[in-house]
Amino acid sequence: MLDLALLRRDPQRVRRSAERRGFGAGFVDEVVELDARLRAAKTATEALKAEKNALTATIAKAPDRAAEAARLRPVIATLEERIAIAAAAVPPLEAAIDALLADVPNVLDDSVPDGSGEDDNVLVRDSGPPPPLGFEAKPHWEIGEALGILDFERAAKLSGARFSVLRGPGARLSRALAAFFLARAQERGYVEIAPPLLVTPQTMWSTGQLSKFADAMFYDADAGLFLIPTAEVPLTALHANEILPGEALPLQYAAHTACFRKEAGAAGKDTRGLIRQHQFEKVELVWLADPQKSFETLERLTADAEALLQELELPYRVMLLCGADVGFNAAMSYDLEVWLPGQNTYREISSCSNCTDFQARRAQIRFRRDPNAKPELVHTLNGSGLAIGRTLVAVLENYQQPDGSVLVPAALVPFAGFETITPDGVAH
RNA sequence: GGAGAGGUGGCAGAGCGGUUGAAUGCAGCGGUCUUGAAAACCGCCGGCGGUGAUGAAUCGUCCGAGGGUUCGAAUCCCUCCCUCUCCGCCA
Repeated sequence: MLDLALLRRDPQRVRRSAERRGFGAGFVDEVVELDARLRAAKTATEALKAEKNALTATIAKAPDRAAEAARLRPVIATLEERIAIAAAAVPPLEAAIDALLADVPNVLDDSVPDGSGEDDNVLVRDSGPPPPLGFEAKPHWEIGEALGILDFERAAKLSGARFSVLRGPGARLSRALAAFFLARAQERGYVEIAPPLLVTPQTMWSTGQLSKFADAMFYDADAGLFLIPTAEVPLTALHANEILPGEALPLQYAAHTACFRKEAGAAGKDTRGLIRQHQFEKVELVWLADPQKSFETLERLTADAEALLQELELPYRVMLLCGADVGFNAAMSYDLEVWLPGQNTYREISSCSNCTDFQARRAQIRFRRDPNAKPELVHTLNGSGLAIGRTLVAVLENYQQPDGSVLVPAALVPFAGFETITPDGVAH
């Protein structure tokens, strides 16, 4: 949620950000106007209420309360009618402002480059040109099915399209990735959390998933609970409605969870393989940071995710997202893209974002810089460290051998407990 | 799912329907004292919003949430949520 005060103070900045996102800026003038009317209505209402409260107090102080009450009742009744009329103007104005603001994305940071789509994202750095395999690269689904460690047919039998079954060494490798990611996260100061995977609409709202993305999520109307599309939701909202002591910051959380997405708008896209599933696993990294340090924190978070790719020796690049590509909640984002030789392309494996105070305002996550200071909103950041399914894809495609076997990255061996999957699908 | 108890400020814990935004204690902050610290003593010490200069001041609002009764509700009534205890069920 945008800061109304910012909108009042610097509408030009909000307008420019919206335009750079390709989001209409018409809401700015509308909100500013509604806000002025809202404050006028509130001031009027509150003046009348103050009048009424003063009369009530005189009753309380009168020697004969009953007599005084009887005397003032008609006056108060008149006031009450005027209060009701004045107050009636407030909720519609609030609702109108909320409705306008609910779908407005965060204000972009000035350092975000202009652009109209992912082709305008800016390459920040990469791990060098991907080393050639020296033979015809196969896509991961062919590798995995040949080894008997990926089974999409049986997954479809069980659950329909966009599900997968991992078997034997495939399942073990996936579990090893999770353990590896969590171990590194812990070494870098993240506290591991095992959160609920089902959360309330309120929680979804607080981290910006509602109401814009409602149709992309699994929801049980009966229970009134959403399946999380990412652990960003419970991790970020963990301290909702809290005022943290200043020395508690920064807070770093990591969670390995399943994530659930309908991918409603993705029909026909990435229909093969593990890239786009209704259910996938991910280790998510979240920071609650001092607002003055959130942009350096974004560099740190990105480096933490990047280090995982380096250690796995997977070719990757870091992209700074352009204005049109930055997500709803974020002010600035880096995408980590891993090289997939089977598809001859880079694919997103982590998106690291500084959401500034946008989620914190919705979730009311605050802190006191000093014990007597006014509460301030924290800044929230999130990124995958990393997406497990997509990392498995990258390992299969980058570590495939001419004979159909797959090597396990050295860093992963201690977690997997094996070094290779031979062409017969056996782990050694 | 059934029965009972309870939800008040950072914590603990009071609160006859009427200057109660809320006693008291602890914690925190500022100060006195001290070479320093502790102790003692004094003062301050909730959130949100409006007016105002992001100051002083002032007003409104909030005692789990939402309604209701009343001139007036933390205090009475209704609904919901949550927590705890016991029983049942269960991975």
